[in-house]
Amino acid sequence: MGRAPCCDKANVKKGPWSPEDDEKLRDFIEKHGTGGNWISLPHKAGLKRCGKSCRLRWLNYLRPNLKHGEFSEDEDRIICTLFGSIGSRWSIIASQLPGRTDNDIKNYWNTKLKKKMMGIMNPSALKKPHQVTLSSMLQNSTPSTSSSSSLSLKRNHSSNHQPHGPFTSPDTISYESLLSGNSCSTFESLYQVNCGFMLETSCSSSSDGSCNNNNQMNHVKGAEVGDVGVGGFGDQIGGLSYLSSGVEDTQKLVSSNGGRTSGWTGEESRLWGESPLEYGLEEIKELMSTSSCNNFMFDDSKTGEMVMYY
DNA sequence: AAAGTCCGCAACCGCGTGCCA
DNA sequence: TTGGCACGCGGTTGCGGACTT
Repeated sequence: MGRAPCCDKANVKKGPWSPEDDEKLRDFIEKHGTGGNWISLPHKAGLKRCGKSCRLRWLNYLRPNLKHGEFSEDEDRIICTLFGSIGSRWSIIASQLPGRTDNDIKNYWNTKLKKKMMGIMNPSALKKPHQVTLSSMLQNSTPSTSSSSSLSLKRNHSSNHQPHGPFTSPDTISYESLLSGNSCSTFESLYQVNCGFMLETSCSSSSDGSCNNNNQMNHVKGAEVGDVGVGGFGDQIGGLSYLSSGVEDTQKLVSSNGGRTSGWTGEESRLWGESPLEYGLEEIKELMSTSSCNNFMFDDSKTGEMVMYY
């Protein structure tokens, strides 16, 4: 037994929206709002459309301040980073990209970004789950080039969360980072604390368009195992106050300080904007714990090896 | 120039969840 | 407490334009 239809399918128009339909919907919402009820809206607005269709059309196309056109490199990077940590939670990713809708980002990922990422990664590495031990990464490391990225691992001996696995010397390896492209600008990406280490990714552009990545596992004061930070303190991700929900949604304001347990510095407040993330630390931690596509470091208690999953 | 194929995007579908009576 | 309803989300589909042969 299926679910009851949300509208009378026989009497609703389907398919592409005409300019007249758009005009009716826009006019109605500008004058009356959604009234908190999308199901009854089309009738009130004189539209022969399903309420869900109206909602989608408004959110994805008609509402003000939507961005159309090319995604910037910074947007690419944010999408890749968040996708790598929380997976296809498009609405969450969209909440970090002003003017972009979840549908936009989903389409963009499926049509372009995914291919771009596949081109960066070794195709054989796409099998899931895929693990790379630090030892193998060290063994397979190649000399740095202008476009390769590096992962450096720094022990923090004061941490209570020491990794079990041995790091061979030197503690710096080269690899084609999931997060690296041949184009990026200054960026600090999502990081996660494991075993007293925090993986921080940053990259900076060279004049020739190459990307220099600096991935560092640093212990962060006050951070605990599993703590997660989104974004960073680079100005590309400053002002994370954008909320992508419908115009009349109750827009959540929850506190987040980038995964740290300490307070904001003045600089961070400036860069992140006064309005906090839509999703709080605990929510993102929960999301990551349930995500099937984390790409972060864990210590394997069986082998005592630090393992990167992606 | 025509036919076939590919690709991107808008829209649809159905499920999960939260709210309310 | 429970059942119904509406919303939001993510996966999927289908159309139309671009590209290739």
